[in-house]
Amino acid sequence: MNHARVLRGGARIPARAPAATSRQQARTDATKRKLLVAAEQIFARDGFEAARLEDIAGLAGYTRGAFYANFQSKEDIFFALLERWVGQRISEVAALLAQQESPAKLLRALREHYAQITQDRRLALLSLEFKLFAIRHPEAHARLRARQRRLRASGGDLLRRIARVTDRTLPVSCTAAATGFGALSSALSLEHFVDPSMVSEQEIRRLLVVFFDAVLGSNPAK
Amino acid sequence: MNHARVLRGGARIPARAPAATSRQQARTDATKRKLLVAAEQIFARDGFEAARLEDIAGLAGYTRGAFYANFQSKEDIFFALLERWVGQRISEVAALLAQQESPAKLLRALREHYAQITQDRRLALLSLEFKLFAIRHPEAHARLRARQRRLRASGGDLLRRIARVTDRTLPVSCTAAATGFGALSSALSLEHFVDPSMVSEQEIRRLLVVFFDAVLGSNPAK
DNA sequence: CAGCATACATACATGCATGTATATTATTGA
DNA sequence: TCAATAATATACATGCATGTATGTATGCTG
Repeated sequence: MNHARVLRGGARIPARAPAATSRQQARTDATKRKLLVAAEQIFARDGFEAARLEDIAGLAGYTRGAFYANFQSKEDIFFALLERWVGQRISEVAALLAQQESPAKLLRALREHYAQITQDRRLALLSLEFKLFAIRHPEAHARLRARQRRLRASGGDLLRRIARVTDRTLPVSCTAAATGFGALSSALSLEHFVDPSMVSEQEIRRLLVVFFDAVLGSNPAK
Repeated sequence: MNHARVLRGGARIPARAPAATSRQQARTDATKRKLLVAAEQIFARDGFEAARLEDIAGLAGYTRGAFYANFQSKEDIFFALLERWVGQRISEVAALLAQQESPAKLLRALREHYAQITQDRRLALLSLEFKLFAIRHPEAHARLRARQRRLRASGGDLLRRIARVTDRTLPVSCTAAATGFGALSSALSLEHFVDPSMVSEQEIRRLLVVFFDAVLGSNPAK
């Protein structure tokens, strides 16, 4: 189904033109970004397999020519997207970690962070696509897993810090707890997309709070 | 991408041959079953889009000829599979409901039921495929949703009964709670498939128990 | 056992998305 | 402004999965 070159990918290096053309460089960077943004939409909408490169290029305002000038294949842009995406998410968590707030506030902020996932359809579907791709493409598994791991680690760090400061003991490892929060959020939002009458947004929030408190909350001192 | 006839589907009626050939009928039923079982595997392994009819037929021990003799298209067998699948799951829950056990035992049994989802990779991935298909194919959305709703309702009924007997008040509706359990189970197992080092099976169990108890457990009397 | 229907296989036609090679347009530097 | 090069578009080739039409063998009925 997929050949070994899946793992290749990467940026196209223009032979040997150091910084001669920093103007055109900016231009290609811009179209690359546009293509990535479009890909985000299309992959979330159609899934990796059903997504057509023409749709991606089209949404970005180009044709497939521009696509192949900037990426090597569908997998290539998929990985580039993952890279970008993990970076964004990590910096979000890092921002939370940076602000030296009280543990209680941090906790609320973290809960909000996961609750937000619920709101963003694109986000939820995209992260699902990444996971499914990892499961179904053994050659790419390690690569994808590494990225996801970095992401989870950042969430886990935040939890670890909260746990230490407030002197709590979690029933599972911090990364597992972070994984659990992410899992519940995205899965609930998925259910909501399929059938809002099964779980309202209010109920999603309430379930998240309940889960949060159960994992983190109620054992202030060991 | 997909045309309106997606909604068609259904069984092939042999013109007008009442029960003349109940022997051959049994045979076709058998191959139909084999094809469905194979489809279950392939859809779970590759996803709906990437799944090839040839693989399904091949795994069942046939060629595409047999497939098209029994089903009209990939969507057709997909829906047939959903039908079968929902039926099976509902009867499982019904079995739980039937045995007139103590509420405590019922509760444990229900928790086990959801914990089992965690174990069965095929199950988790298949149900995901159904949901994703529903989200991405508006024409088929209603049909899929109806089936999923029946399934959730059966879980909700069980919860409702437990809640009534033990006189508890849930923080959300019974169906929402059932949805939450299902969501957490399958999402955690998905994470485990992607990267077992993020959440061990033990941790999955523990998180499920924590969630279960938080939603159902600790308010014996309102 | 003759004739027919059923179950499945084989072979072919079609469509469509990918990828590649070439042409066209924009941008830079002199 | 003109060459040169980069960025994107267009046109074409290929592969592959679907779907259909036809062939073949097996089982049923008189």
